[in-house]
Amino acid sequence: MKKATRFGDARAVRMNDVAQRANVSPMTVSRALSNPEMVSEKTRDKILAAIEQTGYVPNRIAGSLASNRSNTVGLILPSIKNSLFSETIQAAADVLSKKGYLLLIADSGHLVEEEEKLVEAFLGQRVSGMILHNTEHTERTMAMISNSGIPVVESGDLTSHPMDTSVSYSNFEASKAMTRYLLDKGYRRIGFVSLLSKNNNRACLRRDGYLSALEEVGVKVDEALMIEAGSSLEAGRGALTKFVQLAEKPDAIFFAGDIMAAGAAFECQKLNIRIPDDIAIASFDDLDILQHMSPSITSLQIPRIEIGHEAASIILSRIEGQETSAVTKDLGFNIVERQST
Amino acid sequence: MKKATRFGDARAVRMNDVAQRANVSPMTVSRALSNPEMVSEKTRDKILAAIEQTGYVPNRIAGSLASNRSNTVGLILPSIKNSLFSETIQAAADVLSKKGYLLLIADSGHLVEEEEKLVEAFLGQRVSGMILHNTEHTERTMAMISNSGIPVVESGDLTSHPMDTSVSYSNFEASKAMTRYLLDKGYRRIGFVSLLSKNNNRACLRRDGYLSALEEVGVKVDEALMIEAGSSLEAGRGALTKFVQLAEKPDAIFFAGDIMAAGAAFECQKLNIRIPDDIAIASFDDLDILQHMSPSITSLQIPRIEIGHEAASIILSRIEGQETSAVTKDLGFNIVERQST
DNA sequence: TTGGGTCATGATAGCGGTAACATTATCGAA
DNA sequence: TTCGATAATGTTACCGCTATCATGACCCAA
Repeated sequence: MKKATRFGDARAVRMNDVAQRANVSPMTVSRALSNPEMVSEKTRDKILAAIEQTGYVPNRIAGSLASNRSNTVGLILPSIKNSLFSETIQAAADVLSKKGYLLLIADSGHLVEEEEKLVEAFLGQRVSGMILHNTEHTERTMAMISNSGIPVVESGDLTSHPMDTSVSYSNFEASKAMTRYLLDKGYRRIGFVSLLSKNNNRACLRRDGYLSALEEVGVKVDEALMIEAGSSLEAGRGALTKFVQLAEKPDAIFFAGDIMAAGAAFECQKLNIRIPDDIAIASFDDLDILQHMSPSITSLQIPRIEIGHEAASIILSRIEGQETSAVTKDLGFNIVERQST
Repeated sequence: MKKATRFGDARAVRMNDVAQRANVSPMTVSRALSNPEMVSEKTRDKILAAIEQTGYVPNRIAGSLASNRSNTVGLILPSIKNSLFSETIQAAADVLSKKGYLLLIADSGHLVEEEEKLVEAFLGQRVSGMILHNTEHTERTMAMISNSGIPVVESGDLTSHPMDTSVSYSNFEASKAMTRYLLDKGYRRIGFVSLLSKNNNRACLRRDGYLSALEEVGVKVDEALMIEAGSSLEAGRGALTKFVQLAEKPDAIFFAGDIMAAGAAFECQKLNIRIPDDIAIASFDDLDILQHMSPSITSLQIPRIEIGHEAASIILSRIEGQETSAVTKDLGFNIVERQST
């Protein structure tokens, strides 16, 4: 009994109730809410008063079903936990909420199969659009999306075969540019610390960028200088430790992800290794802390906020039918040179 | 025309289409999906085959409307950008998605009026439950929630007057405990760097905890030792700078939020101030980097993952009607003593 | 044989809105 | 005065599912 009285029996106020109280038809209430200018001022006031009195909250579920439109947009990230994404999420949420859209968010754990399930769940919710922070998908994912006809923005990397629209920067080019920068500075034994490449296409692209730069300049690749590590401070320290134990130490290390560079820098402090004199350090993502450390750390600035902002804006204009052509938008990147190189 | 062919005309496959293809009634399809054990194996196979062939994706909007249940839960944060929350979000999302629920997320920007709008929007979506990372609300917010009858978990602080259920730790007690810890260590001039207290109840509670500890021990409060700062590395450096310029410098500083302590530590390195010999440093949130810095920094460990996990679990069990009584769950906190104090 | 239980499936009537069309009131121009 | 345009509102028929009750098939005990 307690249970029965607690939930679900709060018979919600319906549009009909509001209509009766205001002495109009439900349709007029509907119009007063979605197209106020179609309703006379007098009627509108009556209706608004009735809404106020009853505490009516429109049922968007019913509205969506009837109108075949929803006011939700889905966002799938490889990992929510990764704080790098939080600015992107916020930027997207801000843009969307300004237009009355809500953001559904989910986490694929870097697995395309999981992404497939989530895409299906989102389509089940009839989201008006989706943002996928990932450019690799299962066949079925792509089929479902193309079938649904909703606008989709892919992000995380510039892909040559976007399903629809792509908003990002090029991991390959960014990584290559940073490697080139180090080479141009005169470093020749450049260590490369990759993110775990399993299930992570972006990690591979960054590695390829590194290799490509070396090749262009004619520097021979030394396998001993390439290692993989998880994205944590701990892993960064570990990577540094490995490198300094080599017989032929690197003169620079490029950390291709996250906060590993910071971890390495901390370890250097501990081991009394001077940056950049003994070893130079460069990082991929421009985390806030990199510029505050002593020495500050050279890194690639990625337009994280712009990505969220642009992705959401494009989705919106596609939903509203303004923009119809799929585009690929390169938001670029920046090398921020600091004391560590 | 382009527009017309691009979106919205992809007449979706309906349950009816599947039913016809499988030679059963729509109701049987519905059952095959939600209560498979109620349908004979033979029929089920036919139906699943038909679903596969048609690429049917059930319309949850229609389902929710008909069943008066939704599979979404709403989460409102003061700020998504604040990476401290990302672990909480992920934990909640994980728990929910395991049970087929999707997470709607939004950002109030620390404003209760904005929260009110979001709560209304969520209720419009007929979310099955809500998690509010905040314990202060407008009258109308509380009215709407209590009216809706859905389970709500408040978080961010333990409140004595929860609307429903509350899952958190006590900001006051945590702050007080850390201050006590510093006092017990013998520090007497303890600086306090607060988060911006405007629109931020938690910031005030932390300050009160600090004051309460001082009072208990009989240490006189020095206004000059209390400052407010935004939550950034930059602000932390600024705070430190101010403190060391005082005629009577503090012997310890307690940073009541975020990454300010790290910023201060960086600044100390630069100014050659020794931690903890010249000045001790303690921090509120236990960010990863605090333990990796040299010296490592004493901080309060907050159960962020547990909060997300618990909040979502409670919502789920409330939805499913198992748990009906509102509870207040104190997840506690931990002082992690490190080199900086 | 027959009545009543069980299991699988079907028919019907909404859920609470909105699209599309119908209706009525109002008013100026012919 | 009368008609057609325009503005404001109402009527009807769904949107795509599920709750609920009804039906039919089948089996076994009496």
